[in-house]
Amino acid sequence: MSCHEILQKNGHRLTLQRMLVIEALHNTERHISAEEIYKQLHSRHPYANISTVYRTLELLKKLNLVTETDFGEGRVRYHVAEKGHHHHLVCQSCGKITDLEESALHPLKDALLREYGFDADLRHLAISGMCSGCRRKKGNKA
Amino acid sequence: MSCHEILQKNGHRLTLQRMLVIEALHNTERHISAEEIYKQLHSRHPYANISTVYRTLELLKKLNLVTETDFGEGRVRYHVAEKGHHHHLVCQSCGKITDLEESALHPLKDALLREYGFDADLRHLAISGMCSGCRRKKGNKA
DNA sequence: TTAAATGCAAACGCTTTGCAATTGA
DNA sequence: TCAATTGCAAAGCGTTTGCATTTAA
Repeated sequence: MSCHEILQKNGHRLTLQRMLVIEALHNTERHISAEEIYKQLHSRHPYANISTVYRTLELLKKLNLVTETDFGEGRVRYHVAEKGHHHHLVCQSCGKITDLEESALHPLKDALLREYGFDADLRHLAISGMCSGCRRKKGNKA
Repeated sequence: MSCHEILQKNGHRLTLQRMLVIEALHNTERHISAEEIYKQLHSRHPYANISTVYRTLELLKKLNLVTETDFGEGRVRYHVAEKGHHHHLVCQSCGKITDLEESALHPLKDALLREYGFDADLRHLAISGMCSGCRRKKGNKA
């Protein structure tokens, strides 16, 4: 079921603005910020407003159509949920972001459930650290 | 070596404001926000300013004397680094925060280093999800 | 027809900054 | 003494909100 159908099924209107926000989210492989979505929206609909972007993202989150990830940039980034969950290794030294398949965190998720009864929501986690390249350069053996 | 000594060793001045910020950080077992530190500082030094708190925290971070954790509240919380690293399970349903000993994440840290050459900085990680109590209440079996 | 959604402008909350005055070493 | 530090006020930034207007259904 498409985002459009899900919106309508839940009694929400299919406006041009919403369709353009959804399109922007689908048109990128990266995680995209509200500002970036707004720029795309604005280029095709000059009167559109960034508050509409935020309101639409809020709605899409509530419908579990998008996920939010905080890469520690002081703003949050969005990603279409249906594209699957994955995680990110964010290098604090060079900024490089390495994708991490979801399964890499299964052992952790299982352990938290087993030992703490805690159902961890590990969609789109960002883990800080230092990538292999930077470690080599800095002679960091940690 | 105390925070005071480390500051001085690195050529920074030991002002009353800095000492009070450090004291506020040490006086709490919880993670404390800049605002909360400021309130304590202000009660003893009415002319103190919150920008001094932020500048001091910035400095203490740089010297690895405090760590920063984002609990997803729209602000960041601080903790004395020497008190050791631990992690947090944050329940999205009731807000309960369960501490998690550092060792629980060792297998993950090792796996990331082995498989990706990535040295993860897992000091004070906050993991979202649902606690055992809320899972029971909601009949969530996940 | 009408409740939902939008655009606009203003406010919000946390954080940062420029600058003159103060102060620790 | 004098560069480091502070207080103050203002701005910066991402995000949210109140309200009149517009619009999808």
